[in-house]
Amino acid sequence: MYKFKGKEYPCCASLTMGLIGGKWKTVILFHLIDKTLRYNELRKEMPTVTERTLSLQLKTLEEDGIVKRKVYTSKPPLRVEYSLTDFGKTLIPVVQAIADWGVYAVNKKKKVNL
Amino acid sequence: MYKFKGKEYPCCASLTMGLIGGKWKTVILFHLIDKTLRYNELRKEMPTVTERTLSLQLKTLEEDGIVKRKVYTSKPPLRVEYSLTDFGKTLIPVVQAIADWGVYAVNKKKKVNL
DNA sequence: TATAGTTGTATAATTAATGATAGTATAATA
DNA sequence: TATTATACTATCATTAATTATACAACTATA
Repeated sequence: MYKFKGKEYPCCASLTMGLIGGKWKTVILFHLIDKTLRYNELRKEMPTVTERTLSLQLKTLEEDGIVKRKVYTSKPPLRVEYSLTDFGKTLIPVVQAIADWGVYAVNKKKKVNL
Repeated sequence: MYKFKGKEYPCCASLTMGLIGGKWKTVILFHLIDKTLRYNELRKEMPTVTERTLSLQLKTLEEDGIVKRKVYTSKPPLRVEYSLTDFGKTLIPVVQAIADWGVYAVNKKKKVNL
């Protein structure tokens, strides 16, 4: 049994998935691999996610210590930047492997079909 | 936009997660990395999953061409073995990275707390 | 003055994922 | 003869994840 931040997981793999699983988290992390992005910049990279979902996922990633949120102005319009924490950066090989395989799978299918 | 098996994904990372996401799929794949397992053997490795969920996940993995199911007897009690397909084996680096990071995260936390 | 831009939250609804429990068919075993 | 084992499926219930839509607060721009 694996424990992390109060939650229990039956397998080392499910622990990781508990933190980066779901429809959007790996997409967020993928876009943050090599750069800092503002909230609206992330939205432009991910046009099909709703604002609420993006907000919730960012908040969860922040709570888990994977993403850091930096606010630059105290009054609206706010300027908020999101980036990976040092701990979040340890996930880069995982996210990269996930992203690379997605590209591989698409290309493989094309090859077979054409 | 990435397409795979009729489904669309906004990002290469979400394509992969569409196939191996969820609470149990990576756990199944992790146990199948280096061996073939029967249905009940998988259940013993994953005591907290229900039979229905395990069945559904295996069926989905089979439909996606990641896992193969081999039946050895025609009448009950059946003997069914699950293993990775060649395509499924291309996921091993991904699953291994996911599993490794889970171990790393647990150890890191221990180190910091003690 | 009216509008657009920024980073969200609130509320409600819907969809997806997972779980609980019981049941099936047949053979081998006790 | 009753029980155990295998690999599930069926039905129903519950929980988790995601979406839709509207709204807020303030500034800068038109």
